[in-house]
Amino acid sequence: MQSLSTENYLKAIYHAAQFREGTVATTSIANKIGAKPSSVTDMFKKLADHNLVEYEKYKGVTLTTDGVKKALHIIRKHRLWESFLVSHLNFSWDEVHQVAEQLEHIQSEKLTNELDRFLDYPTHDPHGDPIPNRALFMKTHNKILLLDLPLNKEGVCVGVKDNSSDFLRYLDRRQIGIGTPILILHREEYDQSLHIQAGNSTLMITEKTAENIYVKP
Amino acid sequence: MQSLSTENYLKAIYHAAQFREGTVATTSIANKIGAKPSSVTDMFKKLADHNLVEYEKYKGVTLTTDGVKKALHIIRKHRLWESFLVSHLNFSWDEVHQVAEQLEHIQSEKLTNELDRFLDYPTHDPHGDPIPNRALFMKTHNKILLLDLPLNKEGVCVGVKDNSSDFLRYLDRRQIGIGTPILILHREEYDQSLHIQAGNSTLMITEKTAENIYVKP
DNA sequence: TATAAAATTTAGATTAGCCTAAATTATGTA
DNA sequence: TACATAATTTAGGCTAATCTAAATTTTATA
Ligand SMILES: [Mn+2]
Ligand SMILES: [Mn+2]
Ligand SMILES: [Mn+2]
Ligand SMILES: [Mn+2]
Repeated sequence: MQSLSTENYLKAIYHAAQFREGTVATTSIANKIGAKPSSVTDMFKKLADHNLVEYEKYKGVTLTTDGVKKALHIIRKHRLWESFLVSHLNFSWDEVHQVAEQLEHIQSEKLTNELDRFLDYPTHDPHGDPIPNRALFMKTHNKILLLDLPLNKEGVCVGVKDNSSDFLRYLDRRQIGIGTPILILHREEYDQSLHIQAGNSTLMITEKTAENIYVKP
Repeated sequence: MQSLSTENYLKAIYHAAQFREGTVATTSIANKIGAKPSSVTDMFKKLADHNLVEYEKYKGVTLTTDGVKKALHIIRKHRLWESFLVSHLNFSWDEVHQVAEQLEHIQSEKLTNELDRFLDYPTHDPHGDPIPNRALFMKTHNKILLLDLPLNKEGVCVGVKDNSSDFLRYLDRRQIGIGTPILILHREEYDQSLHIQAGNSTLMITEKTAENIYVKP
């Protein structure tokens, strides 16, 4: 039991569970997957039959230990492939996701582990997200939102919350990327905009942008 | 219209068409794909609807220009991936096929072409089969079966007819691979076995083996 | 807390890709 | 050339994954 669809559901449930405590709701998965809630209900039952989630009618699901393992395994593959595409195939960070969505379903332990070795066991993908290692363990940065960075305290960009191409390309234009040092120079009370120093240039960003960038203080 | 199943049929039809002139028969595809003839008939109709094959009831199919293009594109991806697995991920030539069967279905022009560049535009895969270039053109070696190599005329192994793991591993044990120089020292009339020199060692092979190795004189 | 709104599930249908069994067509051989 | 055999197609079904519409349950709020 590990169809493409099943794997996508497990991953979606895993990611949804990161956002909030408790169970994952039918509609939240329906939105992520792009399916109708009734289809999600069907799949929840199927996953429960295979002991990948615990499901209680009208109450949503939580991943079982097995479910988490499978999800992390897909995420491992997804992020390793994203890393490969950027480091060796000239992809930019806003192009990799769509292809990794396909590559993450390739089934071959040897392929996954050799790719990991070939990339020299990367710990983070091009978006700053942690890559589970072979034992499915990942260490996360203790990152905060740029919005919450104290004034005049330097941080380094270590990730993004919004992974959309639009946002990533916007950051490219502003010359902000993983590793860029950022300092908040001034907070504008009137419209919550921020004057920041990013790398060598100073620029203004909106609150919305600031709450989609992760920094390590 | 380019499901995984469709792509596998196109590839199977393409390969079957190499073997003999004329149309490709229902049962030959059924055997290759591992499906029942009735399922193949269904798919033939579907492919014909999409102008990928010409189909006449009870007469089999031939690929259209579009069908050939799609088939060659899958084959290009298959062989590029096989090359990558061997050259960078420590796969041996008997391990790559199964994984390439999955990877060949990944849809991304950029991925395919960047992989091609990364591998420095290889012309042949690990089994000696030609890799279609970006324009889907491939140049084939003018190879012959080892069986047909004249006595005491040196040839170089450039491919295999049988791609099974068993045969490939057998060749590994005999230290015969792509590039190995081979010379026929003696043909045994009694049982058609051959004494050959392969690389530095002399050894005996059966007729069956000799008709599954391609050499360039 | 009653009730309206939102969320979720159920019922019933559809599609792709496969199957078995039966019918049909083509082929090889006496 | 007749007819047995092989190849192929048709008919009817199945499953996974989806959908819409209707029913049910939960939740939010007046
Ligand atoms: Mn991604
Ligand atoms: Mn990522
Ligand atoms: Mn292959
Ligand atoms: Mn090959």
